[in-house]
Amino acid sequence: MKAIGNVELFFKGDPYNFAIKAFCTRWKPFLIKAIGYDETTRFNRFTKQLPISEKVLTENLRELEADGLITRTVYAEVPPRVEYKLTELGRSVCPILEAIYDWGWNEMKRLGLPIDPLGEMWHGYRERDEKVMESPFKR
Amino acid sequence: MKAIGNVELFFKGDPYNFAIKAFCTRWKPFLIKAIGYDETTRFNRFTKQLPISEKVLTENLRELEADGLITRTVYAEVPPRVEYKLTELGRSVCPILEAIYDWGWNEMKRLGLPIDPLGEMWHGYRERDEKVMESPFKR
DNA sequence: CAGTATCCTTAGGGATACTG
DNA sequence: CAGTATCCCTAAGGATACTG
Repeated sequence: MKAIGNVELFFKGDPYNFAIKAFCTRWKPFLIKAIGYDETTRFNRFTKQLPISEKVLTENLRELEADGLITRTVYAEVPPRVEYKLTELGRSVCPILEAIYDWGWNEMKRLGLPIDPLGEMWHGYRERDEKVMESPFKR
Repeated sequence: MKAIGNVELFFKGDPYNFAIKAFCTRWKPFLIKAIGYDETTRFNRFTKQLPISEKVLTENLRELEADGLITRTVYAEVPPRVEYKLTELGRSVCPILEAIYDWGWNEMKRLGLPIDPLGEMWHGYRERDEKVMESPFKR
C-alpha cells in the first residue's frame, strides 16, 4: 500500500489487521483446526488433508510459528520428522475461529448454500468418518 | 484458484472463507465499526474517517449490502443523500469483531507494538476525542 | 454528494521440479 | 519426509479524473 500521510501507520498499528493477518486468512483456520484435531501434526499430513501446495503451506506454517501460534519440533531421524503443535496463544484463537465458522455455517444454511461435509466433520456438525478425514486430498 | 479435483467446491462450501470474506477483510471491520459508532453513516463520512479510496469503499459497501450486513437508503434530495445502517445480521458480527480486535490489541500490547490511537478511541480503550474521530483522514 | 470509469501496481496464491 | 527454488497469474487494492 502506498502511503497517504499516516496510512501505513494506521494499518501497522491496527489490531484488526494484526489479528486477521495472524489467523483469519484463507488457510490458517484450516491449519489451526487440522493441528487441533490431531493434537500434533506433520508436514505431509497437511498436504493430505488440504488442497494446499507445499510452498503456500510452508509460508503459512512459518508465519504461524513466527506469530507464536504454533511450535515446530524437528526430530533428528531418517527420514526426517517434524511435528507441529498449537501453543497456548494458538489455542486462544480457537474460540474465535469457532464463532467465525458458526456464523458462516448458520448463514450458509439460511441461504441454502451447500456446505462442505469435511469441514462439518471437523467441527462436529456431522458424524466423523476417519477414512475421509485422514486424507481427503491425497494426490 | 485453479481446480485440483474438488478444491473449488471445498472453498465455496467452506463457512470459514464465507464468513471471512463477509467481514474479516482489510476494510470491512472498520466500515462496520464506523457505522456502529454513528448509528447511520453517509458515503463521505467514511472517506473522512478512513484512508480509503472511493472505488474500494464503493466495492466494500456493495458487498456488505449484498451479504445483508448493511442497508443503503437513498433520499431523493439535492444534493443527494445516502445513508448506511447495520442490519440485525450486521450487528451479529460485532461481538466477533470485538473478540478479534481484543485479541490483536492484547497481543500487540504484549509485544510492545505501537497501536493506532484512533482505533483505540473507537473501541473504548482510550478516551474519545470527537474532533479526531470525526475526520482524521480528511484530505 | 455520492458515486463511475480508467488505468496501474503488487502481493498472495498456484504448479512444478528439485534436494538434504 | 519435509521442505526449496522458480516462474507464473490473477484479483485486490490504489490514484485520479470525471458525472448525474
